[in-house]
Amino acid sequence: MKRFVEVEQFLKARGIRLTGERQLIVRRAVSYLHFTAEELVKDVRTIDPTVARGTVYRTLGLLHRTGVVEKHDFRYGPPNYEVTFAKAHHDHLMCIQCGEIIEFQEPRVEHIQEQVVKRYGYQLLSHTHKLYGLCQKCRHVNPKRASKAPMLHVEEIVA
Amino acid sequence: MKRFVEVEQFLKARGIRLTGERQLIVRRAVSYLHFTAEELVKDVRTIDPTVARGTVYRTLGLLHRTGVVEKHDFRYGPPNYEVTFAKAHHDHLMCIQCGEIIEFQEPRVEHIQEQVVKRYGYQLLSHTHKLYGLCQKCRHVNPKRASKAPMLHVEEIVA
DNA sequence: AATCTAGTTGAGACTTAGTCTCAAGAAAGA
DNA sequence: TCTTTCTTGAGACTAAGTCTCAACTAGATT
Ligand SMILES: [Zn+2]
Ligand SMILES: [Zn+2]
Ligand SMILES: [Zn+2]
Ligand SMILES: [Zn+2]
Repeated sequence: MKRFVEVEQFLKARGIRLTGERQLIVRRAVSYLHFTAEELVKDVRTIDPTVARGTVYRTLGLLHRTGVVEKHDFRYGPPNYEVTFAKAHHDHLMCIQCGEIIEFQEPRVEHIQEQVVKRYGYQLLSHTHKLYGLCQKCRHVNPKRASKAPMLHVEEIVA
Repeated sequence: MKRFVEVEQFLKARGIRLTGERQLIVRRAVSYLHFTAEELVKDVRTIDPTVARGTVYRTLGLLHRTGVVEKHDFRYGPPNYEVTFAKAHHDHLMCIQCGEIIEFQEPRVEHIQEQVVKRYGYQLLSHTHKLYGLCQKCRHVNPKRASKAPMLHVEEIVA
């Protein structure tokens, strides 16, 4: 079954009104792996130019609150969204040079997290675990940095 | 030795011009555990109201590039900064209700991360690992929206 | 089908956080 | 001192997102 249908059923089951705008937004959103709010606004408008920016943001907020999408901050630019509905949990490894994103799973880390929150008497609700580095390709190319340079370790700057 | 002196020596040793504004900004910054750029602007201006917003942002950028401060996105509101110069690496656990931030260390996770990046042929440069949940107090309180918790002064936390 | 009503929308003003430009000022070096 | 280079203040500007409200609509009720 198409992913957007599952999402729509989920929303329906939660008593959330399924408007034409929301259907369009959900259908465009599931077509991406990661996207920004403004990218989604633009995309949705190529299909229906009358959809207001506010509607896209409100719908994204709705999807986020209901757990259908996750919000990622990959440090560079505005937050990225990802439709994680009915998708296994994973964390991210990103190349700071070319932007490649790898999704990884590490049950050992998930387990240790539980120990950490218990240690402090917390109830864990969510988490993010992001690794930043250079992929094999980018490691061997000219280390010239882009204008919006990522933070480098002190040793690298001195060198 | 005062922490701001160490930071200033570090900047000096790197040939970075130590202006009066930068000294003031560094001294105010080290007095916090976590702070936002706008909070720092306000704070600095209570001492010298003529310091321009741009100067604070530029200096924060400088401190970030040189590894003196780290930038955190705790999801709610603008990014938080933290002076991590000469401070042991740690990750963060945050209460989404009251904004309390706990710093934790987990060598086991640090080790697993290395295995992950190796698995994909990456070179690890940095990472963030953030756990979100409810602290013991907030767990038993009527759920409300995540607040913009006030930043805490180091002295207040010690007290 | 017609009606009802609470939830949703478009439009655009507004806000917040941050960037950029540039003339003037200040630091370090000769 | 003079010179060069870097830094600053001021404020215009931008990007991203929020808010308001009259008009509209989905879904429920009749
Ligand atoms: Zn995880
Ligand atoms: Zn790469
Ligand atoms: Zn860590
Ligand atoms: Zn709390």
